[in-house]
Amino acid sequence: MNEIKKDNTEDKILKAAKTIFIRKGMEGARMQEIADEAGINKALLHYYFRSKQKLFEAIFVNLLTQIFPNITTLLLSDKPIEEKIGLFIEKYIDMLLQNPYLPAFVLKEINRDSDFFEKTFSNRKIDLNLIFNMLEKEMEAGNIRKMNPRDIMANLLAMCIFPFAAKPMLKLLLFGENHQQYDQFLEERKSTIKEFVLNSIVLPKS
Amino acid sequence: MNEIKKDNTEDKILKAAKTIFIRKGMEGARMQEIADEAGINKALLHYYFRSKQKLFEAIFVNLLTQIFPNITTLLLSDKPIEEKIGLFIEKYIDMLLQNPYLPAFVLKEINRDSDFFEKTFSNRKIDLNLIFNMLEKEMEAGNIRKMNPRDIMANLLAMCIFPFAAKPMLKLLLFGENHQQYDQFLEERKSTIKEFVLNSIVLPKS
DNA sequence: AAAAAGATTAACCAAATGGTTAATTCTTGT
DNA sequence: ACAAGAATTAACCATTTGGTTAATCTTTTT
Repeated sequence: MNEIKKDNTEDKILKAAKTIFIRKGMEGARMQEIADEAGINKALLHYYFRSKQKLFEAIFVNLLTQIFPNITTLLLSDKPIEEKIGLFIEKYIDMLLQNPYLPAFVLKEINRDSDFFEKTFSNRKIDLNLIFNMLEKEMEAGNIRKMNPRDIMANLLAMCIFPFAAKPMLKLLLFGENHQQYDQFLEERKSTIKEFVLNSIVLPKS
Repeated sequence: MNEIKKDNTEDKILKAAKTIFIRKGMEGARMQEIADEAGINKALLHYYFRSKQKLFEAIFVNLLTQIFPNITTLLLSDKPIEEKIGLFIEKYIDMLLQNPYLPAFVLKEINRDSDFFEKTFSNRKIDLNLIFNMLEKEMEAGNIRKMNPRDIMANLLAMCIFPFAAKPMLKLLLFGENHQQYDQFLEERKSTIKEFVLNSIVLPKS
């Protein structure tokens, strides 16, 4: 992706590990496969990262810290709430369209070793309280319906992420044998989710 | 669960395999562990089911055919649409509360070997077209907002299933260190999802 | 009761896999 | 040029694991 660097081995390993781990998961990935993908000897993996677990953690932590914070900030801008939510959905779905394997990978791994996940990310901020406060202020102002802001957040994430994480199943359920339509369906959800949410929570201007 | 049977070995195996497979997944489960859980010798597993794959398929197919059809039928009853959707959500969440590991397990496995999943369940009906027709009729009648019925279905499933599948993450995001509140949150979603959906799609009676 | 068939087990096997080691090649500071 | 340190590799190792086998125990059939 980036220039300047020549052929930094550590980066080659990280890139290869990211590819393989996301495709196969921690348990499904083979060290040999990662070495092959990076074009190096397997022993080098252990030379740079002590163990498979250490290598995996490097990938996983990097991936998660990269995903979360970027998109949530936009919910704290000073745009009107409808626009903020609309933009959030668009950006989030765009990110998922570019990383379609991420949801299944993350769900698999947080459930495989939830202790590690919690230990690693309990400190690492990702504090949604500011967002919850913002939503509650909008409720006080009568701009959106009063409800638990956690439900708004859960529903937003669910509707955005689930169709990617459950793709093989939803594809079959919604379109039967006609698979190809599913990608278009995902693309269109940028607007359909927006409509669905705003219709539910936005109150008419009095 | 059932009486009458004495100590049918095949059932003991199936029950043990179900427990272990759901907890650890196909890749994470060990044949020895299943044998231990069933209180039998490992070779017996291969005596009754030829291979790990065969045993897994028996569990997986049984699990999925059991889950789906029951709950969808109620969407085709002749109750008013609000009530049908409300009941669907309640029943579905109740089922998930009783099988909290199911979503993560199913998502993991359909993504691990989506070909097998598609091959096995493409015939096996689970045809939602009747439900889509029903929803479209309600739209024609002006009872609910016009939209792609597939989005309704996707959103319903997403909002119900995702909080179970992503529990370790959502728990942290929504409640920080105060974990224990999450189960109550899940319970309450029976009513909050209902509100959220109905507010979005039900049109006021003219 | 004897034989045949079925169920169960302990011991074993081959392949896969994460990890190590000792030797070799490459880079760099002097 | 050369020694020291870093990078890289081929070969190896120990463990895990799905699966097999041959023998033993149990049940059914005749």
